Amino acid sequence: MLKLAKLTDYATVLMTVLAAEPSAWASAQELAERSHLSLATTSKLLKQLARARLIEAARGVHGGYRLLRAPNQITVADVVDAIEGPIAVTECSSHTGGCSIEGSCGTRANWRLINTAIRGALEAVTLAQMTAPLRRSGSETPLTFHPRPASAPPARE
Amino acid sequence: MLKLAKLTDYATVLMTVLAAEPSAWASAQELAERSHLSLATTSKLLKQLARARLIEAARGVHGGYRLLRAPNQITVADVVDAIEGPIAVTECSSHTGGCSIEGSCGTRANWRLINTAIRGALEAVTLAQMTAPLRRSGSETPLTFHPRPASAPPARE
DNA sequence: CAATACCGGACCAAAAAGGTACGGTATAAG
DNA sequence: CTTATACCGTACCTTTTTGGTCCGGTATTG
Ligand code: SF4
Ligand code: SF4
Repeated sequence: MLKLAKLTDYATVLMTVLAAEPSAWASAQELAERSHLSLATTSKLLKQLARARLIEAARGVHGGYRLLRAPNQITVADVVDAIEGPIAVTECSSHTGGCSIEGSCGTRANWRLINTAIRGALEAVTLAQMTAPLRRSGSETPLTFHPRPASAPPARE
Repeated sequence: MLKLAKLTDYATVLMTVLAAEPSAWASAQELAERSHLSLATTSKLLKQLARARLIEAARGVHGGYRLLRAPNQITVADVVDAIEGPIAVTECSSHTGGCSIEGSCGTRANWRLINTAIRGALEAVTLAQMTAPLRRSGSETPLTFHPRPASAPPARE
């Protein structure tokens, strides 16, 4: 399915919680409470995020985790990459050899373009935007996409 | 992970094969050969596509399958919907109740927007474009996206 | 009636995801 | 130097999903 893993989703939640107070240390325990996730799961995710160098960890009594970049310098794509690796919509869009009909597939090249488009959508959203509630009154909407501009006159009937 | 099921991918391949000769009947056997997929798998997928009313089926001696709309009237999103249901990037973006922290989740609304953006990208691509090889020389490129236009100055460092 | 070809669903094996647990190590306070 | 805090790495298991196949049934044609 075209769905991200639940854990990846949770990771973005954790990141937004962290983004609420950048530059402050917060323990896994505390983050678990603030995100309403189990401590074990929280821990696991934070470790992965730290290994991907999106957050930094500090051990010891007053240790914890902290963002390594400003919230508007971290994109959702970064988080997805950190937890589940590079986005690959089709089997062949990352490593080759995973698909039996790879040799005679006419859609491969176009899927690759779609893949890039989707990645672009995720790269266009920063943590800062995710924390911000979406403003309902018109102006200055934090999240907007116009993903069908140039060519591609699709015309779904 | 943010990947579509391999079967969904195969379904798009089948659809492009069908789109090569719209309005001509082709049996599952023949389509299996032309797509280099097993007959069993091909059959299964064609049945699902027929149930979703993207193709029509005819039984009997000279039966088979055929597109029900013109190739430029069928989008990749249609195919995905047919095989794996409505696109739902997060657990909560389709039906509610699948996520334990749904009550206190601050990212839910924004994920919904991202979901819409991704769906938009898939709706922007028609079967006609998928069959067409991508032209490398500049003009009249069949597939192009500009997925970060209006707001959102992300600036990944 | 007989050959073709789709229909519906059951079935199964393999892989992936979700979630948990545990022993280890660094830090800082007293 | 001892102790409590808190992260680290990894292994483990359970459940769900996916990929793939098979079979008995039914419609159509000639
Ligand atoms: S080769 Fe074609 S069928 Fe195989 S994974 Fe790539 S796009 Fe999908
Ligand atoms: S409620 Fe939040 S964490 Fe749960 S599925 Fe929706 S976006 Fe993800």
